[in-house]
Amino acid sequence: MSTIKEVAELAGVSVGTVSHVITGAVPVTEPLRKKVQDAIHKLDYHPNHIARSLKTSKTRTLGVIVPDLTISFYPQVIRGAEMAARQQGYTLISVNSDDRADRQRELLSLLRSQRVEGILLAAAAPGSAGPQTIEAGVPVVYLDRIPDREEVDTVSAEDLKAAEMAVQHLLDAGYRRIAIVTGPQILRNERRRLQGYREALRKAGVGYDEALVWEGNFRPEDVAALCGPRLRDAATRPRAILSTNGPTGLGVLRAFHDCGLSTPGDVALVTFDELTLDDLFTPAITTVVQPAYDIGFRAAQILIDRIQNRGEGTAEPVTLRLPATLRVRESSRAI
Amino acid sequence: MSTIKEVAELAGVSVGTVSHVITGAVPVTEPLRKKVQDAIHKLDYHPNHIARSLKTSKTRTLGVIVPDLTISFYPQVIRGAEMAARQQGYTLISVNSDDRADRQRELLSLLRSQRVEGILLAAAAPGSAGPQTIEAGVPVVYLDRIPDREEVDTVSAEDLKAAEMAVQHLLDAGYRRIAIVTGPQILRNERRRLQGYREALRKAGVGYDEALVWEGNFRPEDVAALCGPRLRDAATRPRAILSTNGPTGLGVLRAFHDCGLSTPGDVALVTFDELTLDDLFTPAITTVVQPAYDIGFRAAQILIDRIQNRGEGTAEPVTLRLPATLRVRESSRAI
DNA sequence: CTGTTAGCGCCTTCAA
DNA sequence: TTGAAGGCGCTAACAG
Repeated sequence: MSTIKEVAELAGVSVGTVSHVITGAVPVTEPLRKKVQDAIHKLDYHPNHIARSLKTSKTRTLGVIVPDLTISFYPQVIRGAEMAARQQGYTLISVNSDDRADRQRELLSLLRSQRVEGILLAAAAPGSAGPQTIEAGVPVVYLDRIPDREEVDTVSAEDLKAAEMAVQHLLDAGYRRIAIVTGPQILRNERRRLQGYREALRKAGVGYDEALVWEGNFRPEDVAALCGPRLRDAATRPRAILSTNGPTGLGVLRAFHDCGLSTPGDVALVTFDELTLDDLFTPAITTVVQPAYDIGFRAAQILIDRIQNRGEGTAEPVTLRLPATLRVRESSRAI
Repeated sequence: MSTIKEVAELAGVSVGTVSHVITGAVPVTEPLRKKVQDAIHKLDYHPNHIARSLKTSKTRTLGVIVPDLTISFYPQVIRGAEMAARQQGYTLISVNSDDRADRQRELLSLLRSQRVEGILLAAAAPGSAGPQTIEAGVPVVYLDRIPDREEVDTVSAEDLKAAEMAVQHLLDAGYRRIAIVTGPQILRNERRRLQGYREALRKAGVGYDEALVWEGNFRPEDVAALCGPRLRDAATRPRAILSTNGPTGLGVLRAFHDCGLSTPGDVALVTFDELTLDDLFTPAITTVVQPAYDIGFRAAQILIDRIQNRGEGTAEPVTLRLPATLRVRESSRAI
């Protein structure tokens, strides 16, 4: 790989002039500029970002850590973030934490070593890692998986309202005995969704029954195993279910399948996040669609803003909640 | 962010000693080592990869370019590649080309500027970009979307056999008039799949009908529009369809929906790539499952091998074809 | 406008 | 075993 020095030699100018041509910060006369461009082309020269970063201590790179890239919610978030980053001339590095705190710690350290200028973080389930990164001066914006601390920038769906809307919809459709299947309650967004459920019931004057709150995790098999026993008995099972995330929703469906139940006939279902790419399949599931792309996009914008206005003291933390939409389909048909 | 110099000062040693502790290349006596470790911890010091890379000209970073991260095949590939990379101490940067050649060119340049040591490339549809990267000495391994040139390392599914197997299955199930809906034939893997289709028909002594080869693209809407007119007339429509990728498969399904057709009753369907995350939905679609994770994993291994054995002249190009499996479901029920 | 030069933070000889 | 010094490629003063 050729260097700036080689370009300078071939063009018959100094390295400074070449640098000026590249950065455009200092004007260069046309004939010289052309000679430099030609040399760059001839040598297939690509400026070494590494060296540039070392000098300027700006990498123009953002990192994003997600629990699992194969959960369809996250690729969309990443696309959004990438788009926002690109618009501002930033690059995005994405990595998976496998939802493990230790792995997340490693990655945080790695990203810091890579000198990313900011980090988007969908925290691993056990939460808590991250504060020291902030203290060290690398801005972090939390996504989706939001910690309990107040003083951080966060972007997510309006979890409470979204869940409330979903339950309201079920109530409107005539369902009363509604269960909720959640992810780990250690996650704040999962707690907020549960709150939304309670809120909707409260407003409708429907009693809240602890026995209808089923706390699961992000493995569909586990969720299916959890739901199975509680669904078999027709006398005690709920008439409708809200599941608060995609993997959980799949688990519920599998439990239906295992128990020979159909939806909405036996049990109605509303789930967060699309389970299929489309509504071409049966049963068509009513879905709370989170604005995944926008969450990524806005989060990256906020992060870049933080990076660029670092000097200005500690501005207010941003708390952005984007509305989810309800896509009504067959699985919650009115009774 | 603290530097190696600060660590040295706090520990009361020279920077050289700190460096020795960090790299482990030169032995350091225990008491000194401990003092250094303490200082590192106290300062929350993270070695600056940038500076290290500049010095060693090794970034231990790989880049992967995919057309679209939201096509579910690619996240799996990336997970596999990430795993292989991690095992060897490499990091993976992933970026989207939007299936555009110009964007891909930019990204290739970007990755080179970032001094990634190797690139995994699922080429954008129009193909062709890439050679100059290879010439410049950054190894490239092609994935899934493979160029026509022979002298490059490539990893993909056994496209021909996979398609042949799918068609064979349809033939075994009693179908004869079988159409194929492909992606752009400019892509070699799409051509190979078409060849597999022809091969199966030939072996079975079933005539090949040009009118049953429908070339589409990766936008389901377009594919639906393409298929619609050819499906409406019961007299001329095929009795079964093979679609050679996920987006195409979705397009076919949408066309079924638009035309009021059901599968397998009216038209049987086999598609490459899972359309739903699971088989809980109806119609359950028979699927050719590509070993996406393995494709990523093996490709990254090959790439790292190339990087580490760069000296050894030009070893034979590796051509790795991994077998796909057929997951038989309802949509291809025997008649 | 153009050229010269001093580091950015680190690793790696090379001496001590 | 430890320390001192040079330089990786580049940018940003500064001098011409």
